Amino acid sequence: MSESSSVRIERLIRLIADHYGEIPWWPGDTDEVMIGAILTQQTRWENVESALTNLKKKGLCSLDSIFSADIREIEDAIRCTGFYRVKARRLKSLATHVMEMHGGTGGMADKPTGQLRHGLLQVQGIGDETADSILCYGLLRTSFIIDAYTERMVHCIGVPERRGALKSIFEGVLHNDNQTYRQAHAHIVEYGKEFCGKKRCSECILVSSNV
DNA sequence: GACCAGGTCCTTG
DNA sequence: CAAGGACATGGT
Repeated sequence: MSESSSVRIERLIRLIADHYGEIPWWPGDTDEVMIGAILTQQTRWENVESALTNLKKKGLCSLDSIFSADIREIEDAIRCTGFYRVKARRLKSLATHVMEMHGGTGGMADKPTGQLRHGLLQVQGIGDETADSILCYGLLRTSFIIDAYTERMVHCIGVPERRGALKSIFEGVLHNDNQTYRQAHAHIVEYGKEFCGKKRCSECILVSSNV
């Protein structure tokens, strides 16, 4: 990675942090965040919220209840998030992984972040972004999340690196602290929703501020 | 009706 | 490795 990429990303982070200030992002207990991390794949958050409400009504908003639930029940509750059959399967796989490898969510608390991440990536349907979302927002670890908005945004200011390299750059630039990571990702998504659609990238404070 | 949303997996070139 | 399709509902 070139040094100018780091420097420019550092400026980008500061700019949107100043722009948005402190914002709440992804509340919920560990199980709810883990479930939400799968449900939000390629899906608007509002739809995820209604699915989480549906799951709660059925008593299915925990990994151990999902572990033993009928998959049809899960599908019914999460249909509004789209891809509901694959996602129900993914939730089952995650629940099985957590139960069998850690004996439940609580068993993850004392294990190192790298080990947890490696384990999560073995689960069918959990890739880098979902794993990091679970680690950062569910388990309060310092593992930075790179999503589509992050990639578009940095490309927009002329930083060419792909997701894998970007994770290293962001983690090198940010203060290594869970709260910092949570806020930085929150800012990026907020900014991305506002300015970085697939087609448009105008009215962009990044460009106009010469980042 | 077309297009897209806080991805991931599988198959091809 | 990069690129393209599948997975699916709901909102603009």
